[in-house]
Amino acid sequence: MIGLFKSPTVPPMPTLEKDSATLSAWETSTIDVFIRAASLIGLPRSIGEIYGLLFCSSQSLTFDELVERLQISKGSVSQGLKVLRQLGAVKLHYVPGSRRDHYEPELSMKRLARGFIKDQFEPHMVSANQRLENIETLIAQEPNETLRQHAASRLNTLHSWRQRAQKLLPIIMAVLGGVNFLKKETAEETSVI
Amino acid sequence: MIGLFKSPTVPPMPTLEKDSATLSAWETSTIDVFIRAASLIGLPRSIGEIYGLLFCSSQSLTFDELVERLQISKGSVSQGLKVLRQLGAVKLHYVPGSRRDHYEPELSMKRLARGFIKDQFEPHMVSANQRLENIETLIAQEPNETLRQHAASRLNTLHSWRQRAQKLLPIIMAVLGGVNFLKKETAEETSVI
DNA sequence: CGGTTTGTTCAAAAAAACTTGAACAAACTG
DNA sequence: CAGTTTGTTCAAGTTTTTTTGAACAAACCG
Repeated sequence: MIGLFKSPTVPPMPTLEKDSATLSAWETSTIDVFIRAASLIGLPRSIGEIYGLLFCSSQSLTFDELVERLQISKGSVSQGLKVLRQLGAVKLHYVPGSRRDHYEPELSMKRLARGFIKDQFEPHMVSANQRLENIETLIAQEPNETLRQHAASRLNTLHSWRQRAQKLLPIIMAVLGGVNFLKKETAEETSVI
Repeated sequence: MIGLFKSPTVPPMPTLEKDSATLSAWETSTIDVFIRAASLIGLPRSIGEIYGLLFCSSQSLTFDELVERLQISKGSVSQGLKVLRQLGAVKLHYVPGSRRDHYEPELSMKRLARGFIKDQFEPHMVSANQRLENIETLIAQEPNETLRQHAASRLNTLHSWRQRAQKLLPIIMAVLGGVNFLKKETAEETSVI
């Protein structure tokens, strides 16, 4: 939770210096939107900036261009792109004449969401399951009948919560994919929206 | 994103000291689950601990009991309870003989989710809308026809994303409420699951 | 009232997360 | 090859978030 105990964070705009290719007004504001979105889902500012600039750009951008236009370190760009690749939020775009990597943003909300869920939620779901099983064995060892019953009841609640969270994921994917979610899926896998 | 650039965080168990009423094994493990869940949704560890202990307990607990059993500072408990109240994740439970506040956990997943969404997501949704409108005016000022068109197209994508995210919320609530989501709602508002 | 109990606030300390930049590796190039 | 270009890694520095605890406020109590 960002700024839970402080005044509203999301700090000043990317310091648009006068040198190098600077960002236009709409780009700056759009990147700001992505900085906030990133922080909302727990990703660092730099990742929001990188994805944001790619999102604004009409061409794919190289590593250097990201460093220069955003004025952030190579280290941050390298790390940021690594995470974005892992999430499937950016794609490498091969450019014949060039030895550099060219990046472009994934623009399908469904695929963005799928990447995020796969990478950030599903692992937790799996390990949560193991943890609940472990709790079950601990509860079994409780000698006091009444306490054990209460604990078992709570564990049931946890199981039910996990189960629902699980059920939610495919539904979310369906809605984000623009599927009516009762009707048959249309040819939308390639759609950009 | 917790520990995105570091080794897996979620630090050692609440230091269960030998003094005061200590936590049982299943309580410790259950609290650990909540610590992780909290961190997953961006809440500090202490909040996970507090809610977790309340969740485990069969009676409502007082401020002092939380401080003592969790071995964390009064400040943390005070702040944590404040946030949990705001989220609707804990309720005050009036106890006749006692001057102290007694807390019990909200156990309905639906209400927990509703509180979280209302408090953490909806404000962002609203401000995002304003930001997009602002971007629209910035784009209108772009003199170059081609650039303006491209920018407008991106803005459209953003609008469509926001719209879908919006649509998602009621669906999530429906699923979490245990509603079939096509059939009529049953008397589940008071259910604990 | 003066003392006690109960809980909040907030500045400072501690911990965690993020960024930087210099050293490094890998792959090309002439 | 020796030199360049391109990008990664990681320890150290910076910033942000979280926790602590002492001072404070409010309500009660005798």
